[in-house]
Amino acid sequence: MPAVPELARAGTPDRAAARVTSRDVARAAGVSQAAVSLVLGDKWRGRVSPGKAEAVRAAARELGYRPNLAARSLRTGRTRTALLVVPALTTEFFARVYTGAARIAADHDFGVVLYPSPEGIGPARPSPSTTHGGRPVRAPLVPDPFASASAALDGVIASSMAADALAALRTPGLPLVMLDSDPGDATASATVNLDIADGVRQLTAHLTGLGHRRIAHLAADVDSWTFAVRTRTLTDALAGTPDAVVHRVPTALGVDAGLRAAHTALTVPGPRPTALLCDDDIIAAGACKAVRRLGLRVPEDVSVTGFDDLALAVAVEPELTTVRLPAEEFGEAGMRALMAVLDGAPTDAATLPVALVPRGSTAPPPDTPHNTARPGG
Amino acid sequence: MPAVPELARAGTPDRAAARVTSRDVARAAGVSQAAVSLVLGDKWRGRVSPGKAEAVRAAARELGYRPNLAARSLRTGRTRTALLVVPALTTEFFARVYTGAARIAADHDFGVVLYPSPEGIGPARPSPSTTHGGRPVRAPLVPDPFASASAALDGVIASSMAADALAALRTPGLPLVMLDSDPGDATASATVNLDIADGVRQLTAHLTGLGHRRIAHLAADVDSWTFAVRTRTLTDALAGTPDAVVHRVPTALGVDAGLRAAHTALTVPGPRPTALLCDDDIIAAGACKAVRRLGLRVPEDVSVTGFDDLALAVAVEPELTTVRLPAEEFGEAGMRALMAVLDGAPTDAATLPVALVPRGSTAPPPDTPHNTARPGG
DNA sequence: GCCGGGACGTGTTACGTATAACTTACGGCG
DNA sequence: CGCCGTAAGTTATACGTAACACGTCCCGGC
Repeated sequence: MPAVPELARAGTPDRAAARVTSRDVARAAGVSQAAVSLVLGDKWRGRVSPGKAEAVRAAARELGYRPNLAARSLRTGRTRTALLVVPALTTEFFARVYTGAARIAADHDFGVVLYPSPEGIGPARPSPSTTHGGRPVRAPLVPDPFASASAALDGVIASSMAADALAALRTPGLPLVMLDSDPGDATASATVNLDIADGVRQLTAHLTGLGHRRIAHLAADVDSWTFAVRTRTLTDALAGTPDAVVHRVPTALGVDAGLRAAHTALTVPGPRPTALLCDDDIIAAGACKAVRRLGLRVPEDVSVTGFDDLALAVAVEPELTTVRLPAEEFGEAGMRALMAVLDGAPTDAATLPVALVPRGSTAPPPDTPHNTARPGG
Repeated sequence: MPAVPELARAGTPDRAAARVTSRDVARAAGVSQAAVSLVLGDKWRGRVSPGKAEAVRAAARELGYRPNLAARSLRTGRTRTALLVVPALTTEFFARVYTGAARIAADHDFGVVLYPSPEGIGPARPSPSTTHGGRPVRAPLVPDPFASASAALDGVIASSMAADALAALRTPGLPLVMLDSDPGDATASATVNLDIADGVRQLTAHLTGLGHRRIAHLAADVDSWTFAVRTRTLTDALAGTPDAVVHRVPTALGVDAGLRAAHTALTVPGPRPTALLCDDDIIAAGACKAVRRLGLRVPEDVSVTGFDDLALAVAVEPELTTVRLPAEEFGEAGMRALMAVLDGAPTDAATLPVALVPRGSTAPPPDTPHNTARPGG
């Protein structure tokens, strides 16, 4: 009846508020502990009378009972906890992946523990012992790997990892869902991918349609499938436009790195590229700065495109033409796949569509008649 | 001896790779299970001979033993897991807070579970039962609050919550560390704050020093201490400059909202403000867009300032003058405070310094002799 | 020569839950 | 009337760990 029952029984000031167990509830309701477990576990149809069931529920409510998760996990062998391994959480993209995954997890009464690699995208290489339990352990503190815990996880979702890092994550008996990883390289319980290749195709069609023929690709110099597929697809996508040339400029991640790479791309000897195809929005933002520092304009002199469609894409001016990756849906799909695996579903793979978002950072190249080609729509 | 012992004993293909327990290790090492627990728990000095201790460690390594976390938690009553409650993870700021907190947690062999409020900053109001166990539970799915779990958490860190949400988080027996919350309103186990007030003072000194007298404050319309203190301090900080006027324009969060609020601030009847003091960098980015859409320039016609110093601050042009909030250190300090509380330390409070970062988005106001006043440094 | 105490271990128990196995009552049916 | 199936419960057990309480031996001091 009282809204805050905890305060009513705050009579034990010594330690942690005298935990109330299922046995306490049983005593209060005049039944056995087993009956309490059955009722609260919703397995009582035909085992406990409706009247007693209601009494149990009332007693539990009254006492403020909450089941002890550790005991439950010990008994059932399930923890209702998933580990999400992401290269870096401070990247908006992965924060949104987490948000989507956490939403689905909540629907299934699952918790999500994060393992953000301290090294960032690419070199992430957690050892199995490290990831078990989701408790990253500093090497100096715990000399022996087995000192870290296990049996704390029901499954793992790994996003955008390098192939060898993925192999290290593989643990016998622990379902592994791979997000945005090479579909062919490892045996995962399930796979979810973004249709990056289609995004690249849409992007190149957009640029060549505007008339661009000299394109610099600011390629993230990171060992990750999601970036590898950009580079690979780009050459294929431009095969239909024989006079198009693409110049690959490797770059680190970040605004500054993008700025430097764009500077390189725009000042290299030979005819200047008219478009900078950047591997993500942040690199693209840096590229825009480089263009302006060289006294050029976006998009009149140089077109710039991004990838991801982060909040940043509409914060800069001009707003970035980019490929929208459905980050939340990505996380949702990953967690849904894990739930399916835990329910015994067979291994399967899904691919999520992406969409080109044309904005102000792309335009026909300079000194080109506007009717050379028709933009897509 | 083998690098990947799990693969060597993958002979049971049926279920989850036949867990190896401390009893298995004991059998292999020829000792009792108690001895294994003592050795691996590093409590064996004078209880187990060095030779047997080494044998136990070898056996554990050989078998790939990892302690069962659920059983350990059930026995010890500790879970080595902390809950971090943040308004929204997709905000870079809170992602960085998490990163800092997770780093310290790892040093103490703690895990971190997140509770991102689905509603975003402000209206976050998790009930105690919801937050217990870090498993957000949808109301429709689980009708009774006690169906969610407890005993899964050793402590809670709550960041930038509204006062009533904080009150709801308070749970007897569960340590609560408050981050960036009203220091006076609730009894927390510990408190860590950013010196937001000082940041506002530095910002206003910077602006008035440049000669600005008409300032619009784009104030986040969100019930959170960190924003409330900005508004409160601003009037105090301008008290020393009698001819300064500040016009408060409430705004939601986000680029678009900032754009609209800035438009309002700049087109309201009367003399136009020469500076827009924005409650965070994202609002400031929107404000810059509004300035340019009105045919004005940043910073020549209108100065714009942000708050937080996100990656976005240097991605836009001009780069934002802002107040750098040490997000990672903030999370670190919060987790350190929780660890101290768990070690029995008394309640205490800390305040982290912030720093003005002058960049290109501020300049003396137009039609003002540059020597009206001296900028700070 | 006896005794106290440290080194070295082991047996046992309890943590709180879920569930298999068992018991009893009772109504319907052959 | 005997039997069985189902409802309505209870009793008992095991999950894997940490740690308490209890032994035994040996050595050194008086």
